[in-house]
Amino acid sequence: MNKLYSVTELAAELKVTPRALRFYEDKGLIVPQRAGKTRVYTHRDRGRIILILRGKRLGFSLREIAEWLDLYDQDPGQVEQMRLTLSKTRKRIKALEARQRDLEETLQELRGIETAVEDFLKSKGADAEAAE
Amino acid sequence: MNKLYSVTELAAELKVTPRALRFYEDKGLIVPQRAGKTRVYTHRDRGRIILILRGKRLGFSLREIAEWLDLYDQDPGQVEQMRLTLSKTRKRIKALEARQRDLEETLQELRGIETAVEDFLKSKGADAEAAE
DNA sequence: CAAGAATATGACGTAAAGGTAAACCAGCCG
DNA sequence: CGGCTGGTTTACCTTTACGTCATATTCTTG
Repeated sequence: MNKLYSVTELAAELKVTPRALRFYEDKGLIVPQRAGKTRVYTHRDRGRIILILRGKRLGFSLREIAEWLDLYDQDPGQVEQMRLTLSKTRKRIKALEARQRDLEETLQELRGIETAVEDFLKSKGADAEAAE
Repeated sequence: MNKLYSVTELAAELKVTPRALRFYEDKGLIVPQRAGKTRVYTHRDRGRIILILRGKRLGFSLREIAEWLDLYDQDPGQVEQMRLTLSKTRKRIKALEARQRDLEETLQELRGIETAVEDFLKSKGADAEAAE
């Protein structure tokens, strides 16, 4: 199961462009191996890129993503190192929980609006369906 | 309770720069009144800006935010209009729920990492605390 | 071996979201 | 009245995250 990918292959699978992958590499977020000059991506690279893309969807910059990307990929080194990892992890959890609250609030408001509008339409005897 | 604000006042309260507020206006996200040439912001403007900022924290572009901002601010007009509002609202809810799943996954992974690292430190007889 | 097809590097372009600086008014204060 | 304080444009600058060539090289396949 240790598939290897070319840029275009992996890019296609993850629905990004090869340019994007090279860009992430430029920024140090991934370091694919090379066969000669040609980039070769492993399963691990793929995993990191998926994390990057999820981070982006959540609105983080590549710089921020770079900062916590390594958390996923620690081998137990020295105790001091692990302590740092722990604190970073906790900080990141806090940040994400804050976003979660933003999201929850927004969703609640929108659900409120949804039912209000539904009720309005129902009171008009209008079907809530239709309308693109 | 109908306080009015100047750019700098409101900007300070919301922790953004006046430039940002003018920029949002430029993009049509807010339309403060004017006293002569001077911008005057109402409570309603303030509310909209808070929504904008929350949207930004969730990683949406100003263009996207602009598209759903009016949902919060509909007066029941014609039935057709409301139907459209309903469908837009539902789309937006879907999008936010998707982000919620991203967030939930990420949090779960990080919590996994957190306890793993905690256990590692515990096994080393090291205190999980300390380390900035 | 000639002719694509895929990759690489490098340079330049671009859209979004402001920051920053310049030049100009209006109101107010001592 | 002179000068600050805060406001308004206009214009250009910056950073991020790629897109888009141009050019060179390497692979592969008839």
